[in-house]
Amino acid sequence: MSTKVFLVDDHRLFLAGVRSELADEFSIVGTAHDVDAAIDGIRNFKPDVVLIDVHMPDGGGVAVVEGVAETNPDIKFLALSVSDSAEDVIAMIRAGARGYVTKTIGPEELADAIRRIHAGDAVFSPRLAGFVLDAFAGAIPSTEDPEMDQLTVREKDVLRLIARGFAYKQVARKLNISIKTVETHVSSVLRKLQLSNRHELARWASKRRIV
Amino acid sequence: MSTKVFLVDDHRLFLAGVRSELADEFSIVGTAHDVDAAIDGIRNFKPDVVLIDVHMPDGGGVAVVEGVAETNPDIKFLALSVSDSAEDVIAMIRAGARGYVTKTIGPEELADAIRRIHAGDAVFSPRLAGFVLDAFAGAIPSTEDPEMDQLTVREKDVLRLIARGFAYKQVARKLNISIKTVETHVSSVLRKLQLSNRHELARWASKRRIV
DNA sequence: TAGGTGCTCAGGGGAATCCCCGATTGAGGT
DNA sequence: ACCTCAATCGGGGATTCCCCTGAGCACCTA
Repeated sequence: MSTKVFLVDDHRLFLAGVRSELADEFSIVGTAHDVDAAIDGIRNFKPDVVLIDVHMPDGGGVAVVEGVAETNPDIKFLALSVSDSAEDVIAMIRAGARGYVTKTIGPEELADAIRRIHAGDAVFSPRLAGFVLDAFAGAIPSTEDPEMDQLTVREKDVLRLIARGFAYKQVARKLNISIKTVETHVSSVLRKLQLSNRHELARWASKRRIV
Repeated sequence: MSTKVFLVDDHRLFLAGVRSELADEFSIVGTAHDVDAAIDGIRNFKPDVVLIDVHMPDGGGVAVVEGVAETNPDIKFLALSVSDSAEDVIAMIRAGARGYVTKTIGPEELADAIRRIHAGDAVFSPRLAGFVLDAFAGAIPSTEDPEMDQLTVREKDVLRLIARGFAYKQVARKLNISIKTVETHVSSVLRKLQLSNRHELARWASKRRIV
């Protein structure tokens, strides 16, 4: 029995193109071009793999994945998008997608990606894998905080080390300055961020993943 | 100029084998067979890619990656292991590795993996990618920390509040106990977890998402 | 030239933290 | 009955943290 695939895309022409390309190898059990129809269709036909567009009205691919994943956790999602931005990729992975490829992909590669997704692997366009790992390792400072702009370079240096749990003495040695200077910087940071002690500061930093 | 590669493995024969296989295409700038030598060597030779064994005495690959990543964030790590367990994979990725392949890999595939790592991609043995995504999506409640098991119920209560940045006085009031009792609990926690102060404790907790 | 800002450092004081010593109570196991 | 351990509390001391005032130096701008 061939792999059952469900297609979701709000561009009907693109939908038709993908369908004709994949129809030989896979069993296309259904298609949808909006979020609600996609959720209903997927729940009805219980495909093995869902090929889903990221950008759609009413929530996009994320809404579909989240809507279906709870009731049918065994269905695999492969995101298909024109965007290769880190935000989109990470949002889809967080929602539960097992792969993410851009629409520049060729038909054979797409077929191969679907096969691998169905087999349990994860598939990414080469450049995208890095985003996922960076986010996972917490390497992405995510959104730039306007809060941080009011801090000077040196204050941010101190902030980072304080957030890592170093004592003033250790911070001083690492930055080659005196403890008193560290105290001055910490006081400035606390005042600017309206915090009252280094514990709140550490918590503030960990929330923003400044580590 | 060919890609500079540094090899780390405590099995010297395996090290020699990899070296001879890769020497044609890559510039092997150094090797090491224990954690300390690896950190020193990598800092000295500043390779583009480090091929690192996961299982070694004194902390294993994780210790090496963490030891180097702070000072040399541009160095890429490719983990190479006999193990394909989710714990090992996730630990390495968390530490900062950009790829993870098992030692069953062939020489050509290994060379290709190194090329891709150097280019900025992420490389995984097919089956392993799923682990990373599951962990990222939060599907895995992570591994229950054996570290936490040695703590009593009350100690965990205190730990949580300390991690949130509360002062001893505030913790005492919240738990309806005296400051001295809080001190006792904190001291026990610090001793059991081998930490030296509440700042490190907060950092320890935030890494494990105990918030 | 004058003013503003960032970075550096110091003294002093009060609060908080951390560790050492000790203690009592109660629950659970041998 | 005895022992262990979790949980509770205390004294005292060394250290760290946080704030306050004050100050010198470098740089940039008006």
